[in-house]
Amino acid sequence: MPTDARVVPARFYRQATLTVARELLGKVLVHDGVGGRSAGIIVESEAYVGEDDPACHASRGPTARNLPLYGPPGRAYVYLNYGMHWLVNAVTEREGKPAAVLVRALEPVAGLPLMRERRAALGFKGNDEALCRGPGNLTRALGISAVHNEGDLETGALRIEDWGYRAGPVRRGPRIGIRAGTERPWRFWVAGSACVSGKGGGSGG
DNA sequence: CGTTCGATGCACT
DNA sequence: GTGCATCGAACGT
Repeated sequence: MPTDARVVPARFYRQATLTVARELLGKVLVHDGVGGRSAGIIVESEAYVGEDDPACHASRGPTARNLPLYGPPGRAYVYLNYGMHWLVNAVTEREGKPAAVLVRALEPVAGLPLMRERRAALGFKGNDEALCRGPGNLTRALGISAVHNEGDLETGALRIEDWGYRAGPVRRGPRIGIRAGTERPWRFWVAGSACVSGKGGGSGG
């Protein structure tokens, strides 16, 4: 980790969710777990904003699952999707307003052997660029699960830090994998990054 | 290349 | 009982 690394302060998450989604590109998602540190540069994100957003988990009001979305910004919202994939979000804006940024892909920068080990345990045989490509894959690689739900992203074992990386040109388009709300261009990714999932990855510049 | 489809578990109706 | 902010293997071009 570079000497100028610093944790992203809680006030960062109190901005408009689209701003946070855009500005998270280039920041580093870090997990200090039992096996050691694993971390990756955020290269893809999506915004989910309020009960008016049909794709947001809070679109039908507060429930037991989505309650973290209504909590203070700067915490993690982690949940299980399709029965087998943990997805990690950063809660944004303000307490009482359900909004968050889904982290969809990382460029691995620390703990690569640990990531390879975690992915290989489930049969993964791809290259390092694919270790954290996709929201379910990156949580697997970093060892993120329910224990990190509602964790403080500034002080917890799971944090978001600024290691001084600058994201390259950023592209924007419709969100992936949702049924409703596909018309909103609330997905952001680093143009040309080989670690980005779906359309936009690789040559998708 | 492209598309289809099963795995898998929990929240919600 | 249904549907899901996924993934990757198994097909058909």
